[in-house]
Amino acid sequence: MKLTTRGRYAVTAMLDLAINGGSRPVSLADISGRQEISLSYLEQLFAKLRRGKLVVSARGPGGGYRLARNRTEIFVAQIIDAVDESVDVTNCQGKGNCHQGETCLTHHLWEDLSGQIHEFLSQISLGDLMAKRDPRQRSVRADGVLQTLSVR
Amino acid sequence: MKLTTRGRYAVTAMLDLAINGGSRPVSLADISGRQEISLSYLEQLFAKLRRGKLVVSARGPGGGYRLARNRTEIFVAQIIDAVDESVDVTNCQGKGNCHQGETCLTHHLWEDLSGQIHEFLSQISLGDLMAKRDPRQRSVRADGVLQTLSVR
DNA sequence: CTAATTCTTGACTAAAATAGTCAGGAATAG
DNA sequence: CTATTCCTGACTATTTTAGTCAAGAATTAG
Repeated sequence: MKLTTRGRYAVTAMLDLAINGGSRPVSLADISGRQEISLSYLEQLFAKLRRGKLVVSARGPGGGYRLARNRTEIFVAQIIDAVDESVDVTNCQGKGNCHQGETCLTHHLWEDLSGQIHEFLSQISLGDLMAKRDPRQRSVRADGVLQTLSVR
Repeated sequence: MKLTTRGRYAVTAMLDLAINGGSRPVSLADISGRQEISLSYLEQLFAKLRRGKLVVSARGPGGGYRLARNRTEIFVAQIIDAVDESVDVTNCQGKGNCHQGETCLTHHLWEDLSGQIHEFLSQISLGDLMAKRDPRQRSVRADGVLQTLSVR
């Protein structure tokens, strides 16, 4: 898991789409104008988002992009995964050349953490962000017993 | 909140310190050897970690670095904050030139998310990572009632 | 005291990633 | 037909990352 400005641009653009996309598609030119991201850069990002099946496109006048599914079914982790191909952290990937292990131990710990971050971002949908709700609190609340169990 | 390879290096190095640092300091040369990070780059990182009061140094033979406090009191977010000075996301910072707001709305939403990620990483200590425990599950368990409330 | 060790700092450089530009082409609505 | 919009690839500038080098300060071991 990596979290760079590029991922931020992608999430921002997708949020714009979720907010402004009603019945008709939203053009990249519109997003570019509102979010102050260069059109060509958006084109690169949306090529990846489309390959990631997060948006669908419509060409021609009145065309643009729309979310590929409901905003509650598109998660931040998916957006970041789509535009930020992940890096291989380990330097002994399967080659078995890490016997005395100190190195691989820490790398493994990092991968654990990275996985936790990924899981965390897999819980937050565009819909959650728009509703400004903490999705964790919501599911805890859904348990029915505890109201505001702070997940501290 | 940003999460780059530099932050990964810093967390890795701190983990190395937490694992290998017993009674005596750990030299950067040792960490460099084990984690395969260049010595000079480590020097840059530890200069920031020291300024962030996460490690203390000892010069001279037998010197090196040690954690500034217990491993359960050093959190991943602090490490990343120390080496990765955060960026200003908004493009209308206090200048009040964002009246019609679409831009600032999404930026605000991003900041919310960024804050949540930061809070999440503020819950995970080096000790947690070493114990490979999810600190959230632990604190929920500490509640006494629920055993394994998955924080889905 | 001396010498080796290790941190400390700053300037510099190479490599990679990021962000943006440009140009041409394909689909489609009106 | 024509304007709009996606689509693609090649290219470039900027920034960040990672690493190098060199000089110096503190400290310990002997």
